Amino acid sequence: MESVDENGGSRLVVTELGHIKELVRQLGVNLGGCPEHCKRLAAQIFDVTERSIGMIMSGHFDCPKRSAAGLDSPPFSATPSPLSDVSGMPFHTNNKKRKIMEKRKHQVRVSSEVGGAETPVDDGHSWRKYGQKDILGAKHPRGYYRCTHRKSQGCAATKQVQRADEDPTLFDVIYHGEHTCIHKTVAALAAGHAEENPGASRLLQNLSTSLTVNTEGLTATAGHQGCSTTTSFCFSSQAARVLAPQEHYPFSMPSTPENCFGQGASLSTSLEPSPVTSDSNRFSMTPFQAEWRARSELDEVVSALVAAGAPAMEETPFSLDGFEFDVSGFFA
DNA sequence: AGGATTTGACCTAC
DNA sequence: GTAGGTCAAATCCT
Repeated sequence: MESVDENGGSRLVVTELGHIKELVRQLGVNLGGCPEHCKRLAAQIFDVTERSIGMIMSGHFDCPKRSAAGLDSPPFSATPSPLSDVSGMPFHTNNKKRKIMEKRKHQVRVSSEVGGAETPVDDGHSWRKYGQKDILGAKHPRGYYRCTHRKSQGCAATKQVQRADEDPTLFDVIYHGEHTCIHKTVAALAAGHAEENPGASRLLQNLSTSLTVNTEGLTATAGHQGCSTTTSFCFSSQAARVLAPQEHYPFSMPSTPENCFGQGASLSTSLEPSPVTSDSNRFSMTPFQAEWRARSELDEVVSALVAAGAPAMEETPFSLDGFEFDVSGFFA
C-alpha cells in the first residue's frame, strides 16, 4: 500500500479513523444516556467520516496502478492474492460479459469462520454456487456464486471467492453487481412497518440486514460490572457497497435484547483485529479497507435515511428488535 | 422431490 | 490458443 506525501496522507486518514473509533466508543458508552449527547457524537462521527471521504476522494489514496486501470474500487487489496487482484482484471475492456459487471465491484479479504473452512463467514446474503475454476498461478480454485434470488427476484448480484495463496484461512471475495433482492427477515420486518412509514420501513430492512453486533461473552458477564462488557460492533459486509444508493444497506441491528450495547457497554469497531468469534461478518482489513467500508456504509445510511423520510424518524427514535435507535444525530 | 453443488463444456476477449 | 466466466446436466443432500 503506497500513498502520496510520504505516507502523510495515510497518517491523516489513520488519525481520522482513530477519531471515529473513539467517537463510536463514546457513543456506545452514552447510548443509554443523554440523547442529545448521542446526537452530537453521531454528528461528529459523520463529520469525521466525511473528512476521510474527502481525503480519499481527493486522490490521496489513489493507487497509481489502479488509477491507470481505470478502477473505481477502493484500495481494498492491501495484500491481494496475485490473481484475485481486480486491478488485473479486464473489467474495462471490451469483454461484453465483464463489462456488464463493472457497474459495481468490491473486493474484500475475509477470514474463514473456522480454520480450514471451505467458505468464508456468512455475509448476510444467500448465495448459490454456479461454478468453480482453477485459476492460473493460484493454488486454490475460484468459486463463482450468484444470489439465490436470481430467478425469483432477478437479483443480479454475484461474487467470486478464492482462498488466499499465502494464508488458507483468508479468502478474497469479489462482489459484482447489486442486490435487488429482499432478505427474508427483512421482508418480514418490512411488513410490520410498511403501512405506517414505507420509507422508514425500508430503512429498517436495510439496517437489519447489514449491521451485526457480536455478543460473545456479553450474556456471560451481563450484570457483572455492567458497563465493562465489550461488544464488538462490526460494519456489515459488502451489502452497502454493492447496492445502489436507492438500495441502501447501512447498519444492522442487534438481533436480541441481550445484544444491546447500551448501558455503558463499550464498542469496538472492526477497524482493528478483533478476537470475536461469532458468525457476524468479520474481515481481515487494513485500516484503509475498514475506513472505506465505514465511509461507504455511513454514506449510504445517511442517504438512505434521507430517502426514507428521516425527519419523521428524527422526531421519534425508531425501534427494532426491542431496541430504540435514535439516528437524528446524522442530520444535525 | 426440490434445491444446492459439482464439473465438464461452451462462450468471449485477448 | 489461452484464460476467465458462465451454462447446464449430473449428482448430492435434506
